[in-house]
Amino acid sequence: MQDHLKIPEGPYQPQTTEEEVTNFWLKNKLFEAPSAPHGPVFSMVMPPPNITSQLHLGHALDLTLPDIIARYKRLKGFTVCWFPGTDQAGIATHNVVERSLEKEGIKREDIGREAFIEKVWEWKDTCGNRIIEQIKLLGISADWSRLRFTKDQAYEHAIRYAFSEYYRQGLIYKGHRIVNYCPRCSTALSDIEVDFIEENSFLYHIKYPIENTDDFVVVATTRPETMLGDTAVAVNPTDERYLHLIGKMIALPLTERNIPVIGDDHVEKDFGTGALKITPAHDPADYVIGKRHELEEISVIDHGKTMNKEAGIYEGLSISKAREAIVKDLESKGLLIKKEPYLHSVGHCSRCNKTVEPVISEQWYLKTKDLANQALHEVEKGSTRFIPDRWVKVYRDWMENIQDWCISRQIWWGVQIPVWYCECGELYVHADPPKHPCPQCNQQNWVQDEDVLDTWFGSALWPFAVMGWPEKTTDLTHYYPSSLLVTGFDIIFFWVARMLFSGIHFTGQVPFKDVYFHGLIRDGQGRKMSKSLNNGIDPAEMIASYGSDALRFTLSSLSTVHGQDICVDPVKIASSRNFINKIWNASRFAIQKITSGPPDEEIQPTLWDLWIQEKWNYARDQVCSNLEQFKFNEACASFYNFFWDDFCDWYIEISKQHLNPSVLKEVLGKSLILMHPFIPFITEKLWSFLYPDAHSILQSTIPEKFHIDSAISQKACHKINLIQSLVKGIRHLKSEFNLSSPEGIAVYVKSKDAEKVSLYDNLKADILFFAKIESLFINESPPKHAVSFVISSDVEIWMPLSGLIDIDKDIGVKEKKLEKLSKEMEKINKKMQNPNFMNHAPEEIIQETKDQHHELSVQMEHLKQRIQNLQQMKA
RNA sequence: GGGCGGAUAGUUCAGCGGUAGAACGCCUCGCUUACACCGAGGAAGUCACAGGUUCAAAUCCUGUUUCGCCCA
Repeated sequence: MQDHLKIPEGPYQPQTTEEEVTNFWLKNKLFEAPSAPHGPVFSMVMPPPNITSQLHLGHALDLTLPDIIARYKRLKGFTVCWFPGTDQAGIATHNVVERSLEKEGIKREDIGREAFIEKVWEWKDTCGNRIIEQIKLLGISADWSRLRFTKDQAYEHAIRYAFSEYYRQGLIYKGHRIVNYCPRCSTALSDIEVDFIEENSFLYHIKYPIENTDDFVVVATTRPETMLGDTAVAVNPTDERYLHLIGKMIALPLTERNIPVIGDDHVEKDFGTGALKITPAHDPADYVIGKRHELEEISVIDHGKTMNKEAGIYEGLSISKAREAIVKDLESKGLLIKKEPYLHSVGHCSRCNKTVEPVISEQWYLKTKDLANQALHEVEKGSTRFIPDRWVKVYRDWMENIQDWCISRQIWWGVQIPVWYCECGELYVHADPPKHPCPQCNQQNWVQDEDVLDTWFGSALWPFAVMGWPEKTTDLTHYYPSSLLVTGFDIIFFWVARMLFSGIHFTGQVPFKDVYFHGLIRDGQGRKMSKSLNNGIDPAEMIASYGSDALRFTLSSLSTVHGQDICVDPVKIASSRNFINKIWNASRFAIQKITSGPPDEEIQPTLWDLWIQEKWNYARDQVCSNLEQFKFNEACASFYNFFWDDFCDWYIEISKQHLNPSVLKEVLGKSLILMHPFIPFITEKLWSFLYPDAHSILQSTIPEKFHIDSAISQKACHKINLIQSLVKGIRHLKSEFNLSSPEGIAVYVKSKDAEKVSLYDNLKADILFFAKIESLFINESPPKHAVSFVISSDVEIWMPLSGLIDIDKDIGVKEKKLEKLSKEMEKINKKMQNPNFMNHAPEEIIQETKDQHHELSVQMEHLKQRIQNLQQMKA
């Protein structure tokens, strides 16, 4: 990076720096991984964003967290390879393009399949690349030279290859059965693409006459229009009300058909009237009962939309119109007994939210039972670790109850199913189209299956298809299985589970070793972000106003190992921005000091120098160990506290008094590296100011700890603590009596501890500086006219006041303090009077308690004495 | 109906066996040789409730209330 030697005056402007730093990284290809790595390897695949999506906070989180890990691993000496990409996102993309065409008054049928797909590609070229550019704004250090799209030629080939392999192994078959169908998207869906939502509706009670009698049975249904397709009425065989009817025939109203009454255990006696109309072609539960009793399946609704010719006079009506008409007709025949309000859950298309219709149709299915079993086994034995591990249970439940996966979709955008049909009935299933004539009839008229594959079928191959599978590539050798996947728990079934079973099936290895599931993004009040609430936060906007580092710091400092949901509020991002600004200003000041200071000669380290090195050592361990455990929040807190509270408030301050340029420089540099994974832009920029001739901070390593004798550093820390509590005591007293300027303020400190006395004496100048007072008298008698403060059992201070002391106020303050101490004392007394505690608690704890007891009792004694003195003065 | 997660300072959340923490907000001071996107000080909590385990419980166990989410 270019080195302006002068750092611009604050406040820090992230926009220009971040753009400049991004360009620097990309131009120098610093995120690119070698094809032949040396040393330890760390690899990841990026959850590919949908090409139609714009960057939202979910992506930002999904990408920032693994980026932190990636950068950390690089600094730890790993060869990091992170495979980025985008996803074709079948129905979602299909819908978006369809809707944009509709705005122009064009239906996709008008232009045909090929032209429509052409339109989607246009969309991809304009919008699909936008998301990648937005991701780069976040500083995501993925290897952009390895960017993949799930409709790249090679990737499509991998998908077709997977299909043909599954087929060859007998795991894919074509089945004729009931399936969820979305009439709006006009395609079949898999079970998990249907969301069940409670809806207010009606339960219709309808009289079904028993053939040739006056008897009847009443059925209750929420969907009267499906009665035209009824092929039985089922009752529970133990239900005495209906026992006599089993085997009888019903004259199905509004039709010419007669249907039997059957007995089936699965009918709930308590539900509705206890008699269930059975429509195998339009209800999944009825379908199962129908199969059991070999009932006819009569479809009366086509494409989940319109009544067909089986519906007789209702043919051509929409579902709702047909319902109206049928209810009216039943009413006029006196067959409708009642219509009662009813709350039930209705399946909705997870993509377009329209009500789905169960329809019978022919679809392709993947047999999942064995695949799931194996994938479950691998997770249970720990080949892949879930963090947090409670998700294993959710995964297990799903894997154990998994149904065959409907993988065909009746849309145009996607990977067309690699099955070719010949007129003679011959099938050809292969990754590539047939080049040969039909082996049966020698014709060359192959026609490809019209359907496309469920987009998740292809996504399931992501961890190895991005590396070039099924070719035996060097990437696969070096980078598979990947080390870590970071994603949201909401796609554990859609994606994670399917990647696991596909990966194990095709590569014989789990696709990733760790999966960290983060929480979902919510707004400042913990509500889901939604268009209707208009509470969404646009990350691009946040980056524009606060900077990417601030956004990244916000997200990571809210991410716990438990993967709790994350409430994001612009206020929080602003507060992160303040921290970034603090780093900027402190660093600028420090760098100025370092470069303008005396030449780097051997300076005897002060207590402060030793102390800050020890503090840094501690922060380093904390950051690393927290990060290794996915405690992003704690890692952030570790360096935040170190940098702001220790480095800025004390060390930089004291460097104004006596400067140790080499320690200041080293601590700052090491801190920048430590913080770099979280806030990469500002740390890179400051690094270039601190070390103008050096390489990128990306090419550094996490620094070793300062080598200092631990006995010496412990002692230094202890001494600095003593100084700090003295300073804090003085500041407190000053503040309590509204004294601000140092002029004329003297403080008397008294202690019997010789070590402390000499420490205070030696660091007197530092104390004056930090406490902003004019003079400090050690173990001299304070004047009578002074306020006092107890710092610890053997340190007490007095501060003479020029004006009159507000004795009452002072007594008040002291009494309050005394009260606080008494409460603590009470607790400690209780403990110490408990013989069980004294007998059972560990030695250390008992000693600690005793020390506390001593400390408190002496402090209280001092306080009482001061209060007494004050009262005497008053009298 | 089954499962999972939450309930801690005004707010959003950490902490998950040894004296209650952060950020923001609030109150008092302060333009002191980087920073007002700042500095110094301060107020603020029966850790939802009830039992239990333990010398010791916000933390572990059981139950209750309540709010989310997932599955059926």
